Amino acid sequence: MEHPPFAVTVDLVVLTVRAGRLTVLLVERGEAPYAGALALPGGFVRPDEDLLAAARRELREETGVGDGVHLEQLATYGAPDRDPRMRTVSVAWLALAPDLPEPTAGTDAAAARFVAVDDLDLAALAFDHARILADGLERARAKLEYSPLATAFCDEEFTVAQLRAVYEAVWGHPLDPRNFHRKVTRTPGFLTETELTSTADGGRPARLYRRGTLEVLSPPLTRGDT
Amino acid sequence: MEHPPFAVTVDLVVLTVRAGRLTVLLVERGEAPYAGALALPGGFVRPDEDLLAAARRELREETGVGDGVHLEQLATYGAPDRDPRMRTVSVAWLALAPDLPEPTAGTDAAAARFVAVDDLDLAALAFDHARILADGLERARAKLEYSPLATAFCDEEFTVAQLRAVYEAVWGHPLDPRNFHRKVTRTPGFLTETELTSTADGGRPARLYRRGTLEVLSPPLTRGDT
DNA sequence: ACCCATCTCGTCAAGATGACGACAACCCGG
DNA sequence: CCGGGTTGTCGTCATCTTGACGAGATGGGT
Repeated sequence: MEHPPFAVTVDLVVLTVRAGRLTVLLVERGEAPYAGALALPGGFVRPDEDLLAAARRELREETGVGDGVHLEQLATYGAPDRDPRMRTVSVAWLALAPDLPEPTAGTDAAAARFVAVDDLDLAALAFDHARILADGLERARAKLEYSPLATAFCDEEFTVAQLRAVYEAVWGHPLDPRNFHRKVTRTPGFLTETELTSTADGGRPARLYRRGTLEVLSPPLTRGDT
Repeated sequence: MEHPPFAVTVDLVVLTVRAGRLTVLLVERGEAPYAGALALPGGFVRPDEDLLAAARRELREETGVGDGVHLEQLATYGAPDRDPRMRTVSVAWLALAPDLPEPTAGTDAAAARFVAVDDLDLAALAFDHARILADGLERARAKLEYSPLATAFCDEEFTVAQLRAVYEAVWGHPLDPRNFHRKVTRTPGFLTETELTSTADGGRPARLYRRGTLEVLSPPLTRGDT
């Protein structure tokens, strides 16, 4: 029984919503292969490091933010030819974050930036990262339906309209404000009402909420409502 | 940039329904560590083998059946101490199969057998396989809600009652035959009606169906209906 | 003051759900 | 051959949810 050596990496699909658009964190590769191309941030797992710990470390290195960001395993990619240099298996992770400051912190990937997914030419991504990103987007879209995960894109306190903007950005189409409001506020455990506050986005001040304790929405929100 | 060597394995959670009970394929370990304990079937990924190909190869080695069985990636487990012999990363796969013949085909894991999950002492499983199995079960239970995947447990042609038995076995509680029948037959694309046939399970013959083309159920079946 | 934008609640028809009655179609034993 | 047991299929009905949309509430700007 042989156990041939593999290199194991983590790759991150870091999504956030900026200015109403779903964006993903990408780095510009400085070295071959795919020098100059855009790629997902990531790196090698260290010899005594847990996979989740490696993902969180890379996340912190790239964004400066570590805890408080939702992070879940996405899938693992290990086609024999996915990296021309060596046999590599990559464990991909999906991170959902509130609007983050533009990454600048001096790291190995200084050229990290957020790109709106609509503006992105998937085919231009390095390695098999187009596939990984597509899987991450689909996972995010699906999870908004049956989990309260959209709150991971919001700050600690947020309005129903801000939450709705997340859904609209991720799903790519508008939702009815009144029906959305009814759905999220009348689903027990989805939101916790902040008695006091409210803020102004132009019109009548809105009540602020925090995420509730609910983990699974049933019945789910439907991606198709108008 | 170092890339320390890891051993990469695949582990399989093979589920099937026998005699109305959800069962999982387990092997009895012959060697240390965990000699004599039950474990999920699995093995090392070969140097030039795709991960999916490795999973399907192991599936065939253990069950004698390869194609036609639903196989999807579950998650990847890579805690540094999960295998005391070496640093191992395991990509787990979930397989859903119709009732299979008892595995006997001479392989390295001659002691493979199906065990009803209710009868199983999770803590007795080797390595972190209890966790993997739990994740696989939860995945299977969840997927039955929003996908027509229950058909993967059935033969090519099956009755509504057989399909319902799958749901009842996986979810662990009975469903109303009439409401279930309405739901699955009136959801376009879920089932394809076989004009001709029918069979006998004791009472009135039932129409036979094949799986339809539908991939996602919306609205989903709810795990909680009586 | 007035207008305007946004938030929040209400109404209403259409459809889905859960509970359950009723009949249909087959097997079996007498 | 006939009636009971068993299982499959359809129908009904109250209730809940959904999608569409009206309308008042509550702030800022001019």
